[in-house]
Amino acid sequence: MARPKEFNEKDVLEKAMLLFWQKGYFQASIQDLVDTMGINRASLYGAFSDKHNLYILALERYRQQDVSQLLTLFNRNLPAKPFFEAVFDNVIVGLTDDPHRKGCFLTNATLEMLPDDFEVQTLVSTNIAFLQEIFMEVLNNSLKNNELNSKISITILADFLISQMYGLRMIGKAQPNLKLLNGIKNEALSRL
Amino acid sequence: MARPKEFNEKDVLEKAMLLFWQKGYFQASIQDLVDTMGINRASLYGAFSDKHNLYILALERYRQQDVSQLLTLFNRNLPAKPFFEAVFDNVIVGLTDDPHRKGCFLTNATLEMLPDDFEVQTLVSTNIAFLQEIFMEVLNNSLKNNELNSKISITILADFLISQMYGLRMIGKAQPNLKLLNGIKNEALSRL
DNA sequence: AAGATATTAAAACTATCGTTCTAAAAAAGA
DNA sequence: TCTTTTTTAGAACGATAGTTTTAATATCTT
Repeated sequence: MARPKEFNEKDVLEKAMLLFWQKGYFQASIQDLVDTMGINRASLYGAFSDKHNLYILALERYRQQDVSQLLTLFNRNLPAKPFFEAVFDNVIVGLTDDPHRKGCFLTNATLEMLPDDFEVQTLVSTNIAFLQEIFMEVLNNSLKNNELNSKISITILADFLISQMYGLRMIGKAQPNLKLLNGIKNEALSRL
Repeated sequence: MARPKEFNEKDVLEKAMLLFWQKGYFQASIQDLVDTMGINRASLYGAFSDKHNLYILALERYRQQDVSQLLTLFNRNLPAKPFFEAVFDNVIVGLTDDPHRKGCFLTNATLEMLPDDFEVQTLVSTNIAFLQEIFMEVLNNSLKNNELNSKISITILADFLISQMYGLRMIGKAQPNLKLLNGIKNEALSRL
């Protein structure tokens, strides 16, 4: 057998993820990645093929973390209102607590790479479909228990909440102001 | 006096604007700009100093057009609900009717350039403040005439509507689906 | 028509891009 | 210990980035 890798693949992918998240695809150069990940250029290409493939892997990793965070919250079986309050609070904290103001990696990727990048398109669409599923499940459960004010279509309400989440992220990138974002959150949740 | 320019500065700026809008700042190269604008490299630098300055001018031009469109609508003195319906419809048409799926240039610029680019930050903040002003004016007028359902703070309602607008733009970039976007719009406007 | 001026096209500049290659070093199994 | 394999560091690749320069051209005023 041969010499083993000196680096842990997940560790360096995590570092690449943070860099792409902060700088975006085109502003993050291979040199930046080599420096940040702490591995050799050849090792980078050996392990991750090329820059774009590394980017997709990093974005997938980000999404996985996002998904598992949401699933943890979902498994607490909260009624709709506290559930969405917690979801939005997570978003707001992410936006206001980060000195780098990275925002949401998936949102950044959507605006930077679409409509040209097919793989990013797939990832983003999958993510939205997943959010829709979770949100509708929560809303339907609350509907059954008569915890819901609204008589609106659950589907549309779920879409609305997703849209509102992205709106918050957008405003939060431009003006990461806690009071502003909380006001928007409360107004959005007043419909539940 | 000397030889006059062979190109109209506003015409070529418009072309640069469309290119930056479609490709973003980093993906649009000087060569792309030269080809699209139909002028020489030297002329480009002579007239617009450098790439970043050209980008800012293009973004400002885009904002101007956005602003004047909104002001036209504002001057019709509509009640809040039809006013915002028209605003949102404009956004949705822009998203679903464009084969290039450019989205909103200001939104693209926000996610691509912030928080590093001070001039873009200023432009974006100015734009949000402007929207806030217009939206609040409309809401206050409707409040006076008792055309408004809600007793919520006008300020927060305005922020909410701005956020919702950006949410639509984000979703529309990912999934430019008319039915989906109209559903979100209706849900967002249901409180007015 | 002559001179002044700012245009134009295109080459040239340095820097960096993403990627590949070369060669030495290191670690495992035989 | 020797072979095999895969690491490593770093040079090298061609292409393109943004910008500047060179030199010729075209238009205006006098």
